[in-house]
Amino acid sequence: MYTIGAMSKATGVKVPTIRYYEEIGLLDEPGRNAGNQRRFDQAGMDALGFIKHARDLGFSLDDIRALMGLDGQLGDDCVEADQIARSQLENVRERIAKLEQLARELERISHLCDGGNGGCCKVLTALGDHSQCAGDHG
Amino acid sequence: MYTIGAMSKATGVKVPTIRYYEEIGLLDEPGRNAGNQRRFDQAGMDALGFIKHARDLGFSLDDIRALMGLDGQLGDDCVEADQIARSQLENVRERIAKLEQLARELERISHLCDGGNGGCCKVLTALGDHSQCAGDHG
DNA sequence: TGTAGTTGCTCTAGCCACTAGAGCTTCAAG
DNA sequence: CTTGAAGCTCTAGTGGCTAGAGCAACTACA
Repeated sequence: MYTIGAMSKATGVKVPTIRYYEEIGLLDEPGRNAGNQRRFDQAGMDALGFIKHARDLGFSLDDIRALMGLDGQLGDDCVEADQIARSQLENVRERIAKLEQLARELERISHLCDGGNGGCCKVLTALGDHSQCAGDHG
Repeated sequence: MYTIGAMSKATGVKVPTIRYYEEIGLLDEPGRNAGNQRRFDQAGMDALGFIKHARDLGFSLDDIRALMGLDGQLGDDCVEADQIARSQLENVRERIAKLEQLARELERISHLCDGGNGGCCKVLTALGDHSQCAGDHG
């Protein structure tokens, strides 16, 4: 049996966040002790670990809900779980591509001010004038 | 003189978002016509274009507020504007690095299910077990 | 057994950057 | 003069938490 604090320490998920996950039905309500404090079992710990890992991988809580709903019925649903993971991968790759475009743009803008002083600064101008951009970010 | 709809069309910022920017003091309150409708001038249009471009580049509204506050006093403040831009670039690069780590992890997980069928699926297991991960994402 | 300090509880409100909807008024075209 | 689009204000909701108030319960030590 784990206290909420022990769960937090073990998984790295903050205490109010654990309560939040319970509130939105992502974590099953744990039992309580005589003093009304939560006492989690191993299943709760595993579930929270799963959620944490999936969150770190960028899955939304809705994705995670779907993934957890599939659990225990690994079979046909394998396909569904795999699809969620692949769509997340797609998503991440798109975000990387977009951010790389932005990085190039920001580099260009920063180079306009390489000296720093001297009244040469075009940073604000560059930000105000999209037509100077190389690619079509955003 | 531009209506809010014309501003929206010209910049790609949605009408309620323009009102929101005004509400939080990012955009100056425009004049109104006899019927209490907003009428923006060129300065308002330029400001909105600036905000849009900066938002697309990933700047927070607070960053933008700071950048706009510098406007008109390009000189020493050039340094400050440049710093904001560079720190944003740093930020973007960090996000890219993190996402690339995640993409690798998701690729690994997806490969576990390459066939799709056959009861071989380890996607959920992999998500539940961080110790299988190569790097330390998250 | 007492007490101090930590951890737990519930509840409300706030964060960012919008977005949606209700219910109304004003404008522009025909 | 009517119709339909566009405008107005206001409230509430989104995701994923985070912060704080004000209290109760647990734990370690004297």
